[in-house]
Amino acid sequence: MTSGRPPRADALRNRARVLEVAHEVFAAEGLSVPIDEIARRAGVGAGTVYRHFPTKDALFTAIVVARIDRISARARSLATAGDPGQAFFDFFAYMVAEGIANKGLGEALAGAGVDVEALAAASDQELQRALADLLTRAQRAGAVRDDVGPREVKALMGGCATMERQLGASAPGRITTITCDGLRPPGARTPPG
Amino acid sequence: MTSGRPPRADALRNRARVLEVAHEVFAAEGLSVPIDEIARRAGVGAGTVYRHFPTKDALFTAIVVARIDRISARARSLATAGDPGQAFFDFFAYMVAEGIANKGLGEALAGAGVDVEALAAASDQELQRALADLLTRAQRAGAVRDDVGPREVKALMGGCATMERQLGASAPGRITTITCDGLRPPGARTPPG
Amino acid sequence: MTSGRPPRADALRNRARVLEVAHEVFAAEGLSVPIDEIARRAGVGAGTVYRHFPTKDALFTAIVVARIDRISARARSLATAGDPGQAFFDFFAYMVAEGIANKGLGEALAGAGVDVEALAAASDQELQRALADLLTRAQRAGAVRDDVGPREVKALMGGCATMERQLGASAPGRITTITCDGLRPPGARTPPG
Amino acid sequence: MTSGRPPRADALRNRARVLEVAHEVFAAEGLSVPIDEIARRAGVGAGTVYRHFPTKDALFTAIVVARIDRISARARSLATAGDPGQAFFDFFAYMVAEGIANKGLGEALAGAGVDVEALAAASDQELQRALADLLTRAQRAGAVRDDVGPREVKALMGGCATMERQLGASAPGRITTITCDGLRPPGARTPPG
DNA sequence: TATGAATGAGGGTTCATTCAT
DNA sequence: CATGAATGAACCCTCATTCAT
Repeated sequence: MTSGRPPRADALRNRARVLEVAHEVFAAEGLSVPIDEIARRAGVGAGTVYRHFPTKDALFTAIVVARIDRISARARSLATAGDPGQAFFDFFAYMVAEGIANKGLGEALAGAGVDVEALAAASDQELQRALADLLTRAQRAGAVRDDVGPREVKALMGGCATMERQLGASAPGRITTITCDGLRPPGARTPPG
Repeated sequence: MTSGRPPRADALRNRARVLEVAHEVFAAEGLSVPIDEIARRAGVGAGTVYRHFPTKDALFTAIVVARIDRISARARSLATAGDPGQAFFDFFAYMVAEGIANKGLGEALAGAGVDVEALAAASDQELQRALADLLTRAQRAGAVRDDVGPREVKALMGGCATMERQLGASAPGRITTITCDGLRPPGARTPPG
Repeated sequence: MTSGRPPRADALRNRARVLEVAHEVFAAEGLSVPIDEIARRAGVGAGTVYRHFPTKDALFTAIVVARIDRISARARSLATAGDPGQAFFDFFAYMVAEGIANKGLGEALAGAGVDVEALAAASDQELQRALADLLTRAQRAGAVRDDVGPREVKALMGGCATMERQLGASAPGRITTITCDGLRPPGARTPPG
Repeated sequence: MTSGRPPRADALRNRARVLEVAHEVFAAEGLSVPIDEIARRAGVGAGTVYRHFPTKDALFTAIVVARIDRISARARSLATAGDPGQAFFDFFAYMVAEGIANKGLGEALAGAGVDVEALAAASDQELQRALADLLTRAQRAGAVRDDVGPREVKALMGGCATMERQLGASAPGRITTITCDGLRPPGARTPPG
């Protein structure tokens, strides 16, 4: 109920454009990119960025929230899939892939530059809940070791993304494979390929 | 002919003091600490820091180089120890512990702020060689899976440090345990408990 | 030929609403309030404010002009009252009260932010004339010292307002009493108590 | 004990130059002058200003403190002079003259732009004490009316300065004369000149 | 005509690096 | 050589004013 009429078309366009550019730039260069640079690449003035997002943190938060919400939705849809183990590890790989493509998200998850947990608390908690569901189901099915909780799994996903990005294209997915193997209970390791 | 005479005693002392303080500060606060602050804590002028290290990156590189060299030495000494598997995993844990205690090193390994591989290429390669020896021996002994190389192991050690630091004191070592389990070949997992 | 037809009713309403809100806001918060804020409180767009008043100064000037015109009218009506001395000092107190209630007007009178005399010259001169009449009559009646002119009296009224506002509720009216005493000719001071 | 050695000559020179320029500029143009402008006029970089004064407020405070301290000293020296009434009114005129020459000081005293009482609390209180001494002595001698305190007198001095500056060179001192007359007890007015 | 989004020139402040003392 | 003051390029953010819708 904050607005009495629909937002203007150009405002929506600019907002979307800023979000899109900011997402690309943050993903490619990390969080230290100046707002002025984002504005320049979006073809708008710096003030326009600030009209839509009152602070740099807010802009970044908006991007991360959208990202996390999409990820949570994916987690929710997987939670009802057939095989709990498969669902859990599919989600793990999906989230790592997201993180690889996004340097800024990685920095945020690693706690460098912004405190996402503080800024995007609601989305972060929802993600944690969805993840906890996936995890618990997989653990009950005997597909995941019992001595981990959602916090550790989240950290591992963020860490895998960072490591994979760091290693570049050589041996893609190797880090994630190893980590997932480590998450399986003893005796349930994937047979060597 | 970079120097006509041996360096003065006070210059050596200052250089050592700056290195020591910078190490502590970078470890505790990360790479964003201003040079002025390091100089102040070292009890020298900012110019003195720049006399010994032409840029901030160079200072940080020097610290990392010293760190890496020490780590390499440790790797070398373990390489001749009795059990290759034990040696490898001991070294893994040792390096993670180093990384946990050092925020700046973690930032660097995560790629935020400096590109260590570019700045400390020689030491980095030497570490890689020492690590390769440990790794190969452990793999030959059947203690580590065959589909990883030293680059992946190095990334995993850095990642474990970052993740453990991020999680704080809850479940200490859990991430490292999982990762090490993932590094073992199928069938060689640690028994539960 | 500034307008080919009479202004529309809604335009008049908006103009009046903007003036009213701007007056309140300037009075309460001073001149540094952004135009956007005034527009928001008036329930119009910023562009509407600029349609009616080409600059921020113009808006403020319009307010001050309206204020001054009202004050001039009061001066005119007092000029025909019975006792010239009473009329003069009544008006003095009235104008100080106006100024106390209006932070923006005080800032303008103190020369901080806008040059009212330049922007509202006509109204200012009319006020000066009305004030001169009151003053001259009071001086002829022996109620006010002879060595002051309307400019000094106007400055004193603005100054009293600023000082009273600055002192807040402690000793209300003391400054004005002192100043009015100073304006009386020697021997005509108010008796103590 | 904050410094182990004497400050460098150039630093002292620059600091003094910045203070001098800032004083002139604040006095002439008021508090809204950008720091960059002050730096430019002083022939230094903006960073140099910030080395000596951590914020713009701090710079302005330093200037006001120096000013107020000088004024307090003057008040103290007058406090032991022969005639209490003469001493009080001499000081009044002196402080008004100071304020006339200084637009920034006037703005500060009028509360526009900075809260001097908060930033320069110690100096402000010392001035208030010195002023209270002068005032009490003059009141005991029957030279000043009894229903005013130091706060009112300080406000009157600031107000006189602002008003005199506003009126410019016409009728110089008239405002101050009137105000001082108002401060005398009934029956003690200066005879008409 | 009304709207409110877009603009862009500054403003205060920080900090890596240089250079006078 | 050591010192630490000076520099100046950025950075984040605000707001008077313009202009597309």
